[in-house]
Amino acid sequence: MDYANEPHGVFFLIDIKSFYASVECVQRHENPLRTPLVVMSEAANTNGGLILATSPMAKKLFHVSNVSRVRDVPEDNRLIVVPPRMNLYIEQNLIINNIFRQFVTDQDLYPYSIDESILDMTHSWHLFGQTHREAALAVQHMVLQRTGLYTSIGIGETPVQAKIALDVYAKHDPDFIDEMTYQTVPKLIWPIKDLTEVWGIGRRTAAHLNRLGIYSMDDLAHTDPYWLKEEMGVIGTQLFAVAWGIDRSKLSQRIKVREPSLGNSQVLPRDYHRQEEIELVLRELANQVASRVRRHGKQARRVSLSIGFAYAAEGERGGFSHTVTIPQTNSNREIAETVITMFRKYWEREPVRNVAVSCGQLAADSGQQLDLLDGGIEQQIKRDNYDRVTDAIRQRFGTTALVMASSLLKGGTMIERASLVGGHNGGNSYE
DNA sequence: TCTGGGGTCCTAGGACCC
DNA sequence: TCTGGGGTCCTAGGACCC
Repeated sequence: MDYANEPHGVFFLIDIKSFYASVECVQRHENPLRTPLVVMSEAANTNGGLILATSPMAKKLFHVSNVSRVRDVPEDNRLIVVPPRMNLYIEQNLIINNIFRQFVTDQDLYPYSIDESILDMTHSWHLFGQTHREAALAVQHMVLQRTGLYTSIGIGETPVQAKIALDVYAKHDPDFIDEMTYQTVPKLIWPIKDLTEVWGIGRRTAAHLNRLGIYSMDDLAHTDPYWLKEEMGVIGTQLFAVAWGIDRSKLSQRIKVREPSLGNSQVLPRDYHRQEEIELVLRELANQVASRVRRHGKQARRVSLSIGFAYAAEGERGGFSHTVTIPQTNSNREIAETVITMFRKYWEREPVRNVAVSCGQLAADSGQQLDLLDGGIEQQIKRDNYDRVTDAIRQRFGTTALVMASSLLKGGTMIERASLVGGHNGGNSYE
């Protein structure tokens, strides 16, 4: 493989170790690496509790892993169990990214998730040390000094090398740093046997690769890429590139999303059978999504509904999803009615456990599209103002300040979920 | 994993047009 | 008409990520 024409940069992929759990440790003036703590969400539909984050010591002493259930958490008063405070984590994320701005310009900083960022250090690493590792230590040091949080850093000549260095190797390094180059790809990527450890390969894709006789990254790297493309489409080509540490995508282009969307979903606390109950939740979800669309200053042209059924027998349909295009809007009523119409069209009385509503084709809010046939202009303006006022009140005083009367009916989940951020407790004092 | 939630991307196949 | 074939657009569903 000739790497001469491939991009050669210096990328740092940085994640905060056990982010939520570590933040909670620091808040309690405890060291994140030495304190056994888990963050557990107790939303109504998590059947008693879902573990969102586990500190390294909790993993080591009590063998608790992320996304395990409350039944797997041992009764032991050395283990600290706390509810999530999502708003606090978002705040910390902003602080940490501001620290990263001491090391790269804005254009070279790519926040990737709530606890991971990519830094293109190609042009700046030499300002912070003689080696890449020294520069990484400098970043870690500053984050630790200012926030009390520990970071892991994967370094690579491409983002995908940095990502694999982080995911597979950094946690085993005494400094939580690992570096990969094109040269060390055969030593670091090819021995990987559990394909799901590799970014982009999940359970299903790993099984697919196994069916093709590929059981390691070594196998993958030495497969005919054209055959792989025939078997798996462009994913096959991409995976072959990953096996060689190649990543030609420009991060600056990657952040341009082709089709941004806004949506909310939830697993219901039990199976819902009655149409009124299901539709009540759908209206709440639709209003929640519409509100977010307005807050973004957008209007939606497409509305999608996904319904997941209670577990069905093998071979039966597990749910459905449909999308419609409508005249652009961000009104609660129009989006909710669209959702309900779709639901009635496709639902055949199956028990429902999973519901999702999302809005796509978001365009700038150009003001109202008045429809003379729809109840008169005055009434529409009134409705629009009502939506805006309720948004403003909710933003200032919390979502529970105003709740549709229907949410008080059996089946409504909005009140319970009102204080959640990302489905978890936001931790605001007024809620 | 008998159910967390919010996202993006890819693809097969149908609809439609010429 | 018991009618060809290619191109484009759209959508449902699947897969993955954190």
